Amino acid sequence: MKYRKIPEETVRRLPMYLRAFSLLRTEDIQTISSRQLAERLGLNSPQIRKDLSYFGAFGTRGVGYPVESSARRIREILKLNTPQKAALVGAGRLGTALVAYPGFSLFGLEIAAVFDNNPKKVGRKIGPVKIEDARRISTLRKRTIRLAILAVPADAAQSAAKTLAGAGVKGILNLTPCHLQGNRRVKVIDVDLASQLGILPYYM
Amino acid sequence: MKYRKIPEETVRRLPMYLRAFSLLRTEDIQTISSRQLAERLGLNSPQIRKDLSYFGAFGTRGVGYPVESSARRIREILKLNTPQKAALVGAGRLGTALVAYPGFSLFGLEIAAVFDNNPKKVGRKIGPVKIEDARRISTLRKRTIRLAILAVPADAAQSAAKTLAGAGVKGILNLTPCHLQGNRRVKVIDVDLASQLGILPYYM
DNA sequence: AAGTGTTTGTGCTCACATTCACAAGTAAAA
DNA sequence: TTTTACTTGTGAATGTGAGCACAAACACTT
Repeated sequence: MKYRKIPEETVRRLPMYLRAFSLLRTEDIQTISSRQLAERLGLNSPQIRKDLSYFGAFGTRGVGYPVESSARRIREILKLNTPQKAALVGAGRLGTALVAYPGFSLFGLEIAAVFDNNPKKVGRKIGPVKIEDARRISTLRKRTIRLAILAVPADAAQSAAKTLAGAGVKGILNLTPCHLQGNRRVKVIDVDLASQLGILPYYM
Repeated sequence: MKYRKIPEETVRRLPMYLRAFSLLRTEDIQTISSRQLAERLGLNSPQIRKDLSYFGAFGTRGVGYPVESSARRIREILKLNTPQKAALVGAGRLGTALVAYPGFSLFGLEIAAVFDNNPKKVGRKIGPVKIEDARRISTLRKRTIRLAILAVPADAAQSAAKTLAGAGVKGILNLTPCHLQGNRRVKVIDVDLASQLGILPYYM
C-alpha cells in the first residue's frame, strides 16, 4: 500500500491488537487469520487487515498473521518496545487504584512517579512508589518521564496540565471531566467515566 | 430539521453539554452562545449547534442557549431526569474507587449495589453500600437496577456480563479489556484505560 | 419603523472511516 | 505439476460525521 496518513481510529485499535497477539502467544498459537482475530475482538476482518496494512505487510496470504512478530511490530509502532514510564498526578482514590492496576504492564507501561499537593499524603507510599509534592513535577524532565495520568479534582486540572506541559510531558491521559486548554505540543486523551456511564440510559 | 437518525457521536457529546450547562448554572449565567460554549469545551461552534438541533430548537437566534432549560432538556434526552441506579460488579481497587467517585452525582447516577465473589469481601461496606455475593446479581431485576459497571478481572468478565444480561441489565460500562460477546439487547461501552495510555507514546 | 448587531438552525460539501470485492499469493493435496 | 482451498492486501464503493456559509430570527438602538 502506497503511503497514506494513518487514521486516528486505526491507532486507537492498535493496543487491542497488541493485547490479542500477546494473549495468543500465551496460548501457544503461532498464527491467526484476520477472521479469527475479528471474532475474538468483535470487529470485521477487513478492518483488521486494512489497519495492519497501513504499516506494511504483516501476514502471509493463505496463512494468516504470525502472532509473535506481529506483536513485536505493533509494539514498535506504538513505541512500546522499550518500557515507558508514566507519572500519576493526584493520589486520590482513582489515582491510587491505577498505581496498582495490573493492566499497564502488558504494554510495558509503569507508573514510576506519583504527585499530590496534599502535605498529609506526601511521603506516603502507594505500593513501591512514594508520593511526592506536586511542586516536584518539574523534575519529570530530568527523570525522562514523558507520560502522565491526570487524576486530580476538576478545579486543579487546568493548572496541573500546564505544569506537566512545562515539565516536558508529551502525553496526558486526562481522567478529569475538563477540557485542557493550550499546549499544542501535548497529546491529550480524555476519559470521562461519568460521561460514559451517563450515555447508557439513552439506549435503554 | 427534518428527522434524521441521531449520530452516535452526538449522543456521546451530550453528557459534556449537560455538564457544561450545569456548571454554568452554578455560575449564575442564564444564556450562552454556541461560540462561547465551544471555547469552553474545545469544540467548533457549528458542531454544538448541529448536535443540539437534532433534538429540535434549543436556543433563540441572536441570543444563545438558555442554560437552565437546555440542561433540563438534555437530561430528558439522556433519561437522566430521574435518578438512575447502577450496580458495580467487582469490588477491587478500581471498583472501590468508583463507588466514592463524586462525578456521577451530577448526572443523577448512583452506585446502589456492589457485587463480588470473594467471600472475604462480601458483607463489608464501601461507603454506604454493602458488598453482596455475586450470586445475588439476579436480584437486580426486582430492584429496578438496569445499569452496571464491570470492573472484574479479565477472566471473569465474560461470565459476569452474561449474568448481568440475564438479570435484565440494559447497559454495561465495561472497564475490562475484554470484548463481551453475545447480548444484542445490552448496550456495552468499553473503556480500557491501559489501551488509552498505550496510545500516547505513538504521538511522541 | 427602520437599521444594526448577533446568533441560531441547516443544506451542502468535504473529509474521514468502514466495508466490499477481488486479484495476488501461499500451502497442501491430488 | 496441477488443482483446490485459504488468506492477505488493496482499490473502489459506501457510510458517517465534521465544518462552512448563509438565510431566518431576535434584541436593541436610532
